[in-house]
Amino acid sequence: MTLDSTDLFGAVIDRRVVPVLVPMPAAKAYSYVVPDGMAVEPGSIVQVPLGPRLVVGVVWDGADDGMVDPRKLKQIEKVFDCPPLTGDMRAFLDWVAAYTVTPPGLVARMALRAPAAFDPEPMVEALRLTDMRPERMTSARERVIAAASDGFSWTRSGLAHAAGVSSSVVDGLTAQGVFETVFMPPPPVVALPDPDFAAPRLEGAQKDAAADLLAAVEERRFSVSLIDGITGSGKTEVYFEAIAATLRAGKQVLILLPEIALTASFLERFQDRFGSKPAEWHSDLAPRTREKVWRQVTTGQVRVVAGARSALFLPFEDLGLIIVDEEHDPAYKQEDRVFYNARDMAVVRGRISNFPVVLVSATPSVESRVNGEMGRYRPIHLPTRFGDAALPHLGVVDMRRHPPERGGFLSPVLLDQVGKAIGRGEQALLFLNRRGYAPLTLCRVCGHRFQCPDCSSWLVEHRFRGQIQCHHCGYSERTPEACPECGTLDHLVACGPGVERIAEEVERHFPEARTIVLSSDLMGVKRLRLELEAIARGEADIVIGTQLVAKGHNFPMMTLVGIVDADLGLANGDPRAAERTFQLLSQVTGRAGRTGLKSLGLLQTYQPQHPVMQAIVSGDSDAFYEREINERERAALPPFGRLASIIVSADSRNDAEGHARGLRMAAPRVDGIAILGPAEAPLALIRGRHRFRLLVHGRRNSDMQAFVKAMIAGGPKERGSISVQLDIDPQSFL
DNA sequence: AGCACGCCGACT
DNA sequence: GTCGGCGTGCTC
Repeated sequence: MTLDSTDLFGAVIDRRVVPVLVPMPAAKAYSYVVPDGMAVEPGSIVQVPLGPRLVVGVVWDGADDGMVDPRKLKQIEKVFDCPPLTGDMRAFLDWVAAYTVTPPGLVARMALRAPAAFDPEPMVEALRLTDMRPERMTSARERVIAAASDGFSWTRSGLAHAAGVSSSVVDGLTAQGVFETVFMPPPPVVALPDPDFAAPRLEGAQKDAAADLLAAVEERRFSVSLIDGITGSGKTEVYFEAIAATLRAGKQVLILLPEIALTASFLERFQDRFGSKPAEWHSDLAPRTREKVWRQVTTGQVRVVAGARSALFLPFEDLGLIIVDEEHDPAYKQEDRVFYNARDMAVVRGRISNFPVVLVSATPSVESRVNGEMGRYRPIHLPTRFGDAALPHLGVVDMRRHPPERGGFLSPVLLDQVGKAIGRGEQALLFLNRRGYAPLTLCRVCGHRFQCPDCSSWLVEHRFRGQIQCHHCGYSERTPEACPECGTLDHLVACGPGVERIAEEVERHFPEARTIVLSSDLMGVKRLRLELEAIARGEADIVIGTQLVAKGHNFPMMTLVGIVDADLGLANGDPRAAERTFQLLSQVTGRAGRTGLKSLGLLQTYQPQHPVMQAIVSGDSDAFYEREINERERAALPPFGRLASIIVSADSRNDAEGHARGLRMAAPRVDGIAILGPAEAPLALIRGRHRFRLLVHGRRNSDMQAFVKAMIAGGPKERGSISVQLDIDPQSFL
């Protein structure tokens, strides 16, 4: 808008005022004055003064509402030389903000997560051969000149490397005028992918699925396809064809992967098909690389990004396809600051920009499955494995009939199969989704249980490190020798298994075997990649791992997978517990049987009749899904209702339950409230108090939105120790 | 979200 | 007497 104002000489001048989203939890955009001679438009990325500092903001849509005292208005400091956020991108950010009940500035900030990328990358210094030649020629100098004779410009170190000399040789030649310094645009972070580099010949079901998918993708408008295919059925090859088609049409592609830091093998497969790697985007990127990728995505130099959920907020120049691989994976949910599920927001982004979205999973989420059945998503089935990849034979071990020996956790049945597998020179994987040695430690004399002083959950013993740790808030201390309650020495007893304890049991039974424990707390991402490669080369016999062994790495010699405790995670109150267990166990057992060798998966369970076990063992999941869908529909859970979670911070569980009852009274249209233990509260929210999570579900969007907004507005003050944070699970928004 | 201001405990 | 904990409040 234009404001009338008066200058020093009493003349009326125009001040142009625009809304600017600043990275702050304000309900709406702030107003800033555009200085004379500055050109801004909606989407422009700008630097503005905010309180005592300068921040990055985005000029937003609409006119300024003139509600702020004109004397308070400050000027935009500068406009970055960078493509403005497109109208689609702004509409997307607005939508996410409204849907997740998050201040728009915080959502916009996710699109600007690249410290210094907003100005163009500086040109790089390069050397180009001139007509001058050195007075004295040496063989090193000849090699340098020969290498540089291709007519192109070279970087100093690149040229030295290419000629096999040290850079001082190049410097000497430069000093004599043989090279002149020129500036060239910075090199791309990745080479351009070639859609025709190694197009595979697809057969049978894969060919049909690819044709089906291409029909949807080549319409070049919004649709959601759900590729549902068992492990090893060739889902990746199929969606690579959709990527190729999109690249040929000149559009950019985004591939979302859960935990991309662990998926080196995916990048290689992509390179084999397209001749170059996609640009990566995840939290472990080096800041310089991050800036380059951000910049080159906005300018369109990067054509394909493979990224974690945050990549969804990259401001692509011209995005034309999103693939969400392993769409059921809980890692797509962000549970701090802005609460969102990247899978669902990907669908929204496709709808807003009118391009196709492809969801992929061997074990689709119940939501996606229902959306497929209702015709909102287009189901594409890949029912069979191809090549020599036989399915593993899967079975349960009924732990009531085959109990482990005293103090152990592995049944004789499983131990026998481990012995046989390593006896044949093959590998065995034992999966237990529990880090550390034991989940609970107590004193045999007085019954004292080690509990976290900050958040009330049990402290987990980590024997390799000699520590007891809280897995929820990060608290840790050295494992004491004496009971802190009664002072008795050496009477602490570990209850229940963790991977470290399983490793101990394995080593007792197979002292000769090479055993390795893979657990996220024992190694960083880099170290883990190396270990995974070593295992794939056959440098271990028995691998004992937590959840991270489930993610996209293939071990050709792995012919036995043992699930140490298939029941773990079934009884924690989460309405998605069974679904999650089914998905996780399918993924882990899918690690076996990718070779031509006969392979076996065994699930140790006390509930062999449980629908999850039945679905896994039979390989027929339809009955399981049907049951879950009916249950969800009855309880008004997604996708039939809406699910929000509220973190209640209270001094005791009793208080939390009291608050829950209070909330229920306050929200008559909410269908159900479940209280989950401290383990269910997201890590980021725990700050030294007892925290519980309430899962609240209701049938109608508007009811839940109203409820959640009221909770935020009512906030901690009026409700004593309740603090509200939410996590809204999307349902249908199509 | 940052960052400043402001009011009570252990230290040079 | 100051340094520093984090509770409260503000940013166009």
